[in-house]
Amino acid sequence: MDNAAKDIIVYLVDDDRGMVCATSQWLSLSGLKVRAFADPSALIKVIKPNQPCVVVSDVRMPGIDGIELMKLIRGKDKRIPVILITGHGDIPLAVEAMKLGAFEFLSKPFSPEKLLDVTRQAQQFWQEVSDHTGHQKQSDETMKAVEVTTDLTEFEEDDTAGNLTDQVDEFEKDLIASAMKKHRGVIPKVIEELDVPRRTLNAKMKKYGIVRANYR
Amino acid sequence: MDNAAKDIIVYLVDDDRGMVCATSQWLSLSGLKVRAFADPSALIKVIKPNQPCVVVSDVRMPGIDGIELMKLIRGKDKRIPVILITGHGDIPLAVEAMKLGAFEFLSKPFSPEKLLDVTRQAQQFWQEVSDHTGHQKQSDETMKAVEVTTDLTEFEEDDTAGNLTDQVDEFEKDLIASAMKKHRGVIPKVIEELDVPRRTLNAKMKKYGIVRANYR
DNA sequence: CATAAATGAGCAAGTTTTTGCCTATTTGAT
DNA sequence: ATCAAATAGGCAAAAACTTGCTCATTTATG
Repeated sequence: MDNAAKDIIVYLVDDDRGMVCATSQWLSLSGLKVRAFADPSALIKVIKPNQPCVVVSDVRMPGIDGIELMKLIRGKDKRIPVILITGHGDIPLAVEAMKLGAFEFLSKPFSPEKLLDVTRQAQQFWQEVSDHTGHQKQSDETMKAVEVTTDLTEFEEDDTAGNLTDQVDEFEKDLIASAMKKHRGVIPKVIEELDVPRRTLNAKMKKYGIVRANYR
Repeated sequence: MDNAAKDIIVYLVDDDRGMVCATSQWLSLSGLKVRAFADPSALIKVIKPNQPCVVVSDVRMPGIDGIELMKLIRGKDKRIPVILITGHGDIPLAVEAMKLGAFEFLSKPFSPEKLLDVTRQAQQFWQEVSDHTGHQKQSDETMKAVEVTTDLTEFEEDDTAGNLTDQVDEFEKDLIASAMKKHRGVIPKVIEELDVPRRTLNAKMKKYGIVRANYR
């Protein structure tokens, strides 16, 4: 909204090229300053205290998971809003993230508008912080102030989950995709984790259009 | 732990008889004072401000959903810890609940030990509150104080989800069970919501051991 | 360059699942 | 009591899924 808020840089983290590209483009085209990272550790090196920014990150990445990343970021500056994105329904993870003070926790698929909206709220957050005063150690309290902004109605609406089979398939797809991502597309590892015959995994990947190449 | 904490009553809410019985028994046997409700609205009438208690509730119930219930409870006394239990992977719901300040959000299946542990933490919470002082309007801040108590490691551990098929089946089962609960076991409604042929639903229910009688 | 590991698929027999058509009970409401 | 709606299953043909064998390429690795 304010010029100032819009200038707050958005750090995007996701080892999935496709995701990063699509997302960063969308946000950029919407006028936000975006900087993408495929490697979480790279981001950590860049972040500095007292330097307003917003982090948008996937929760599942080869090295660190979103929770770890969040802890590291909070180590730099507790006020940095972290928006996490998840592919599969890992409730405990979501709950944990919220406890640690994640700004928002989106599950795929979500509309780009939603992400943009949330990201802007996160930027806006810094505005309010600086309004109150420079920078005290108002850790979680400050975060709280903004969260209310998200309106609940949205959730009710797109609850139009759909057909049983579709939901189940979607779940299975995510499960596989998640394992693929976790193991950087190394099939044997995925097979081990999911405990499924190779031929079957092959079939399912084909069925769901999961291409190994995107996870290497 | 302390005698005082142990005496704080635990209100259990779940329209599922089986669930209520099992849970309340477990907690009772562990020495906690438990009072079960099948109807959320009944609980609301019982709760009074400045009267320490802990609420353990399912998120999906015919009339109200867990979120609504939580809002009502917070309307009575913001300090009451609310522990929500969910059957299926509704992340947005979990996130929303945490934002509203849920004390914990457990997803089935969870070990009874886990629930007991969390419930005790919730009771303990009141101890700390009263230590600090009577009752200011320390809304979420106070909650924050305790959450850290939950150790993260647990989540990593029992992440031993298992076999792909099992996970998927578990998901499908929850999906159906959830719909059954939502519609109080009225098959046509479930069929409509899940958009699945009756005969197929029949088959799946049999497969997963879902019995209509338990949802009426 | 040579060898082992990793991939992707075609085949096809063996299983499961899906579902429409029917019939027999139950339940609820009038 | 009576009629419609709701339930439960049996059957069985059709469709979908699973998965071990094999083979042809690609990729690492030393």
